[in-house]
This record gives sequence, structure tokens and C-alpha cells, in this order.
Amino acid sequence: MAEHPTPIATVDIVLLTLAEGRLQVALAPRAAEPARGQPALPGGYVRTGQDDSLEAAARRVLRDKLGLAPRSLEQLASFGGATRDPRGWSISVAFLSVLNLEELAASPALRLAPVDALPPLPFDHAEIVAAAVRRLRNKASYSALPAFLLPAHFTLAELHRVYEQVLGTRLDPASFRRKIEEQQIIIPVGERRAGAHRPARLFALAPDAAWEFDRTI
Amino acid sequence: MAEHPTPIATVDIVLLTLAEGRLQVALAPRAAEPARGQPALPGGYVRTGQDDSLEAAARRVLRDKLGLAPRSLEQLASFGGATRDPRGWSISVAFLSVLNLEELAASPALRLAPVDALPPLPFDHAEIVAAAVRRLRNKASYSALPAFLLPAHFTLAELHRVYEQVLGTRLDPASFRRKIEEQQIIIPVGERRAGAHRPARLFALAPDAAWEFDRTI
DNA sequence: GTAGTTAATTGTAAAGTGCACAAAACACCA
DNA sequence: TGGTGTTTTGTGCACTTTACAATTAACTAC
Repeated sequence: MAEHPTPIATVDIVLLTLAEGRLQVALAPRAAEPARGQPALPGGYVRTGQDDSLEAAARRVLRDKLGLAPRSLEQLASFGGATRDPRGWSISVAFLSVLNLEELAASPALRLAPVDALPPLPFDHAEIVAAAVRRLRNKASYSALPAFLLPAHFTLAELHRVYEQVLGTRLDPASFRRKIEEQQIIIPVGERRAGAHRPARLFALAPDAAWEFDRTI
Repeated sequence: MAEHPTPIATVDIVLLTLAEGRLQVALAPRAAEPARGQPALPGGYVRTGQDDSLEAAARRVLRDKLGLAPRSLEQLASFGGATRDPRGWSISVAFLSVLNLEELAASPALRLAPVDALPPLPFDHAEIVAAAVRRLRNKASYSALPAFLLPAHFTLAELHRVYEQVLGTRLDPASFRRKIEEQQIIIPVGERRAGAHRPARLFALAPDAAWEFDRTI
């Protein structure tokens, strides 16, 4: 049946974070050919002897190559073709991880690039990043995914700012608070953020809530 | 780097249709081992000598094995693991196609099974079908994807019934009409459906409109 | 014609949203 | 100790959207 060589199988991970008020993607210099030394999405081969699943392969790459164990990781889409990789027909299963700068600090080799001003990237990595940003922006309108851009504890005002930065639009503060609080996606942790002004309540993402809002037709 | 055998790469296609008022999936008897003869999702190897992309591989399988060229086809997700296929570590890139019974009639070997009463399926095909149904139900609340369950021309009442069947809920006729008409996803074709009663206007999906509704936070 | 049936529209109350502003709670300073 | 500035949080209200009910429109069959 399979008279054709099997395609190369890799996983690539789009790490999105918020730095300097902009959405940025973390890039790693490629360790091997092709495009050795150039910044690219971190990734690696699916190791059939080691990995139990595609997500396990992505987590292994994150752990072994970058020292990361991010809270958020979801499959994005798969990109396959005859010409996207000079080594031959290849399939890249792309994953999306949304994380904050502290989580990312564990991996000093990574460098950030704003998603709207990417350097030239090898393969079809620019397209993969674009798909990841679309996914995050879309999910921002009906899920708590952008909350992973913040530390584990955050204030409503911080969450509000993050949503505005991700979506690139203004959101009414009162409506935002009403909407977020009526969903069951964040819970107050009791403490308050001490500061120069009125202290804000701190929230955390609900343990393993369905991080999706209601959508109605 | 890759001291491991490369995984098997296949595409599998979830064909969803509406028959007897229920959402059903089209299954084909497997032509080869494993599970030869048993009903399963139609699929096949990615042929690196023939296919230019993953979607091209899915379209080839649909065309060559089933004689189908459905209007709707989108990537669903990828399923990979060491144990999902007895032949070894495998990756299945799953696709979702939503179509009507007339389109499906071109392929007589297929048999339908209600998505909520599936027969035993090999591999993780039951899980893939479940993901496809979730995708369709989700998209029903903000896109015109369920319209592909109908013929090219349809009435608003038919579309209304299809949405209700897919979502499993009642939808207010007046609100549904307003919502659908204010989006730009369907256009009247001018004709009317003659019948025993007041004739209904016929609509078609907008040529290549963005089949997505507005979502607001 | 008239009854019967489905298609399509209209009216209205309830719910949700955007906007402006007010109240609350702190630090800081005089 | 009290006033001031600043940020968080809550409230009132106009406006829009949605749910629900009822009505009108258009045809066939008798």
C-alpha cells in the first residue's frame, strides 16, 4: 500500500507572551540544519520510542530543549507538504502555548519577536505564527485563554488590559467586569494587591473550569 | 537526530450528514488490515509522491476511494500515539466534511451511523467522530457550517430546522431569521419553493463569504 | 369563496451592553 | 489629622439586542 517514503513528523510550538505591551512570540536559534542558527519556532522530531502522544512530544521538547512546563498547551493545527521543508515531505503538528514572562524566563536562549513584526522565519513558520495569533484572538472573545499571559494571581484591571492588548480594541471596563464575573472562569483568591492606591482584589483561573464562555446564536 | 522510526502518516475523514432527522457519520468497510472489513472512517496513507499537502491527501482519498468532491472540507485535528494503531506509532490528520445526502449518494459503499449510537469502531475513530461533532455543534453557534447539510438551495425554514437538529435545542424562528439575514452569509436566489402552502424564498450560501458570524466578548 | 397550512413580519417585554459618573479605599503629604 | 490624588469598584440610565407571542401573507384543496 505505502509505496512512498513516510513523511518526516515534527512538532513545533508557538509560545505567545506579552512583553512591552505587545504580543510576542518566542523564537529559538535552530540547532541543526536546515537554517542552522536562524531564529525559528522551537520544535523537534516526534520520537516514536519515547513519546506516547503528540502532546507528549510537544511537552518533551518544551522540557528537554527549553526547560519549560507551561500551564497552557493546546494543539493548533497540522501543516504538511512536499516543499515546506528541504529535507522532504514533512508534517509539523503545531501547538500553541500562552504564557507569561516569568514562565518564559526559565529559558534564556529564547528571544522574543513581536507577532506583527516578525523577522524572516524558515519553513512556513510565519504562517504557523499567524494561525496561532488568530486562534488566540478568536478565543479571547469567548474564553479565558488570554489569562495565561498573566501570573497565576492577577487583578481584574490587569486582565482587562490584557484582553485589550490581545484584541487590539478598547473594552468597556464595567461591561468587561460584569461579563467576566458572571462566567465562572476566575475566582477571587481572597488577598488584595497592596499598592499606592485602593488595593485590588486578586483572582486566579478557576481550577479546571471550562475556560469557555457561553456563545449564543 | 532521528534515531527512531518515523511514524505512519494517514488522513481520516469524518463525513457528517443529516439523515432521518439525526446527525450521522459515513463509515466505509476497511479494505485492508487491521480491522479489515469492519466499518471505519474512510482514510488512507499520505502519499508523499502524489500529495502536495495534507488537504490534498484528504481530497485524493475522497475522490479516488469514494468518488466524492464535497463542498466543505476543513482540518479537524491530529491524533497521534504509540498504541492507537497496531502497525505502530501513527499520526492521523483528521478532516471534517459536512455534506448533504445527495452529495453522499455518489458513494454507495458508505453506510451511515447516528453519531450518538456508533457501532464499535477501530483505532480511536470514535474519539475522532466525537471531536468532529463537537466542532460542528460549536461552529453552529457562530458560522454557517450547518448549511452544508442542505442542498445548494434551501429555505430559511429548512435552515432553521437544520440548526435545531444540530444543536439539539429549539431556536426562536423570528430571532433566527433576523440573525441569519443580518449576517451576510446567505443570499436569496430569487426563486421560490412551490408547495402546498405559501411558497418560501430560496437561499444559497454566499459565494465565498466569511461563513462566520460576529462574536463579541 | 373558505378552510387549512406554512412563510414571514410585527410588537413588546425582558435581558444585555455602552457610557458616564459616583463611591470606596488606599498612600502620600502638609 | 485631614486633604488630595489615584485606582478600584459599583450604580444609574439610554440604547440595543433577544425571547416570546401574536399577526399578516400566500398558497392549495375543497
